[in-house]
Amino acid sequence: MRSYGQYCGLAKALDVVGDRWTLLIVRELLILGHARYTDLQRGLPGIATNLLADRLRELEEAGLVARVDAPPPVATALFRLTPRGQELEPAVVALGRWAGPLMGEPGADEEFRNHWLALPVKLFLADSTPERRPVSIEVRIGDEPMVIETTGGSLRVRPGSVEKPDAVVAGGPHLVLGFLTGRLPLASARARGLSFKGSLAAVRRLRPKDPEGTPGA
Amino acid sequence: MRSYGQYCGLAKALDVVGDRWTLLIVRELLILGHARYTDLQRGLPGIATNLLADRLRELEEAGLVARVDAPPPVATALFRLTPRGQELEPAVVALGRWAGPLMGEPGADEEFRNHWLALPVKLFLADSTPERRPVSIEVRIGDEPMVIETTGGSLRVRPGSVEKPDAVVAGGPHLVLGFLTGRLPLASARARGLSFKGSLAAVRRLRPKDPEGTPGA
DNA sequence: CGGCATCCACAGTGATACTG
DNA sequence: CAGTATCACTGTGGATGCCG
Repeated sequence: MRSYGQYCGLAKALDVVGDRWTLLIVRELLILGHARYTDLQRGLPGIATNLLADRLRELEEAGLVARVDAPPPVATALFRLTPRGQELEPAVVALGRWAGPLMGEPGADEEFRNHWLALPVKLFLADSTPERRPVSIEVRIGDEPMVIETTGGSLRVRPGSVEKPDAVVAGGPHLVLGFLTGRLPLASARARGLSFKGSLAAVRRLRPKDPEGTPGA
Repeated sequence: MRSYGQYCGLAKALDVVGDRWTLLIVRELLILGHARYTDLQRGLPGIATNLLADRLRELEEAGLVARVDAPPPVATALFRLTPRGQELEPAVVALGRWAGPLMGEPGADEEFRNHWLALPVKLFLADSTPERRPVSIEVRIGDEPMVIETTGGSLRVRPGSVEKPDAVVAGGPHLVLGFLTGRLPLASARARGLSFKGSLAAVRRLRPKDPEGTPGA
């Protein structure tokens, strides 16, 4: 990206991460931790492959991303964020929070990936009663299932399944997110197509975090 | 900007403010409150006039910027942020914080505007002893002087001068910022060209805010 | 198959000139 | 003052090809 040539923090930040796709690549790596080239492609529907290669090189040169060799069985290159790259999380989160009111009904042509849930869940939810036994909730939206697990106060979101989940939620991203965050009551979510089985108490444990900085909604 | 077409908060945010120059226009309006077209041009060195017009229209359509008629004496249009636009401040601030470590010696070809000081000052500094009488510090970096005033705990930065400032700081942006934030001791800042007159105690009152979220530095 | 490099059509950008 | 018009140029997106 062409530099703005301004001695100003915001301009300098945008010089580095202001390019199209760049922050979305950072998002993927924040969520996934480490990812192969094709994992990134899957998480960034619409990106041209040459652009992904370009951006990864630029991010590497800027010191935000590191390329590591995967352990023997895989034998392919992995990308992960450097500590400096991880420091972008507050900025990514702030932008995500700001977009809250924009997250209405998803358009028919809009892509969705299950693991994108990780950000809003970490953003808006926390375990309200960490002293009780851990619970796990299975979420089924698109391709493959995800599991939300309580781990001593905070939450973890990971791809995969679990043997005996305390609850199973399935439906469109809008419904699942609305229901999990408590914005949509179970009845109306169900009326709109949400499928829910299991313990409602388990979901009720996920309570909204400090709304500090949360716009509108 | 072409939409990413992803049902994800970050992507939605970037659909709206991810265009080149857009967040810098928001920065100007966050600092200035309201501004004329040409004020914006002055604060955005390098922007092409058609781009500024385009972006302002897009921001208006997105509901982040409002065009208001200036009061009688001026009789020109003013631009200001809507409440929804103001809500971008945390995100802008987060990006600015992240850029902290990038703010070294300014390049010879880098532009600087005095009022850009307002963001880092509000970001990093607070009045450590609000119970004492207010102080004012005049800052001279580039074109016109700025004044930093204590107003009951927080700080205000405004263009202009003051009759009897408690202190006057002059020099390059890097030196002034380093000195004000306490990173550079007076002696070394002076050795590098900073000019300082008046009460050192007045400057010492400006103490770093909570470093929460502050990277590296 | 994973990880790109190349090629091309086109939308977005930046500098300048011009206008109500 | 507040833009619009024009135009050369660059970055983007889509397709495809290459190589270990």
